[in-house]
Amino acid sequence: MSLQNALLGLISSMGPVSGYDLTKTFRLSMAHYWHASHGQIYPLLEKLRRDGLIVCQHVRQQDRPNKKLYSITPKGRDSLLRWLRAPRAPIQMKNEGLLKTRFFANLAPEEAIEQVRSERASYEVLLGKYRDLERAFFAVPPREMEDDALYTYFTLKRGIMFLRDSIDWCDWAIRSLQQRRRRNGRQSAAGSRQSPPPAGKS
Amino acid sequence: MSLQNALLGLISSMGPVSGYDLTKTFRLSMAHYWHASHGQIYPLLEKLRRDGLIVCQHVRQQDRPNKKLYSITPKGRDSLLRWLRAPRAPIQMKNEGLLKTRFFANLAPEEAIEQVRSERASYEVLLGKYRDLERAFFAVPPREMEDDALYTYFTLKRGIMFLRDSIDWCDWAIRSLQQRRRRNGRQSAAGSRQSPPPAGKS
DNA sequence: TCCTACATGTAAGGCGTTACATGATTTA
DNA sequence: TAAATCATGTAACGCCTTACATGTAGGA
Repeated sequence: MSLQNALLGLISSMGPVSGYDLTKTFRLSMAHYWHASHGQIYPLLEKLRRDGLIVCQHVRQQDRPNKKLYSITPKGRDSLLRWLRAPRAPIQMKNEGLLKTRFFANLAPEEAIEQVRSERASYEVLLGKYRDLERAFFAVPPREMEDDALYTYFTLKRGIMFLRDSIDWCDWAIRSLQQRRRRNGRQSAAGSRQSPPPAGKS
Repeated sequence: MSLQNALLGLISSMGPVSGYDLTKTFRLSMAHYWHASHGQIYPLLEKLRRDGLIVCQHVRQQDRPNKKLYSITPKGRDSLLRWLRAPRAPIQMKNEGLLKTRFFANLAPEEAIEQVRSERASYEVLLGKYRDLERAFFAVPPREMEDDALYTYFTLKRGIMFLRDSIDWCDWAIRSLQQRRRRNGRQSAAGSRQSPPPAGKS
């Protein structure tokens, strides 16, 4: 249901758009809040078209495969609005990296540290891409953005916050584990300090 | 596949444990990184037992329904370890609240603000629960925790950070929208300032 | 020459939600 | 008396991933 609404929303925002470009959008700028593969997107677009929520125009191209461009219909917009106005469901998130962290007691501390480091690296990569997007966005200052761009910018900022915090958290976890290892090495739990977690209002 | 590993991890951490308690754990302390319903958990536990990854003991109770307690086997632990050591998949998250935000340009600004406010409220509720958990955790200072508790504490801290940031982000978004509305009311885009997004190293 | 980007599609199988089903005890 | 907690299970249906399938053009 949510993917259907995500597609309706993107189509309404991106104008006539191909399944290929929709797929890319999920990968490039929505990774911190939604994802979908083309194997799911193409059949669903066809279903939305059959249901009259979107319409399709065929575009012939030379030098490239032909493509289909989808646009939203009034019926599609109604459906999108109903979803946007619906009371919000309780948060249900999935983050496999954190899930693994929960069970790192099953690994040697060195292995756990290595895993957290590798998680940190993957956040850095995505953060780099998001900062590039942000720079592109700032061709227009937020005050002069049209509504759709402003809300996109909101979600982008949330992604950047999230990734920055994830990196801070990884650093804190790594430091904690290293201190713990030193303590356990020295076999003394006395005078060592634990640094506070990042952004420590707690 | 990840739920299977989540169950193996929880069973290995919580000792002999019922499906009912596993279900509760997802709801109470893992909401920011995983979720599962009992309709999925009970059949999967039976499958894991058939596959020899866990074993089950039946416990008869008076005054309450009987229950089944599951424990991990060496084969189950092997499977868990393979997953923990496997290279990490690219992040794939789902957050319906942020997804809706992306499309709020379809609503009147007042409605959008109301939606963000309601999202903020749901984060507050969960944050309250997490802070309660944290207080319970602090019966033991982190330095003296055993490994499993320490990693659980790591994930709890990440949840608290996440919720705090989500709330900050909601507040920032609401302020931005209100300023914008005032500007558009006055029909002047000149001298108004945009406050920076929260924790603004950006 | 190999890889990536462009562009769309299908099929098998696994994952996941929701609702139905039961029933005792405790708390408001 | 109504609701929540404890406790487990199934069935229908829909969501989603992965791999297979095809083919051109341009860059390294």
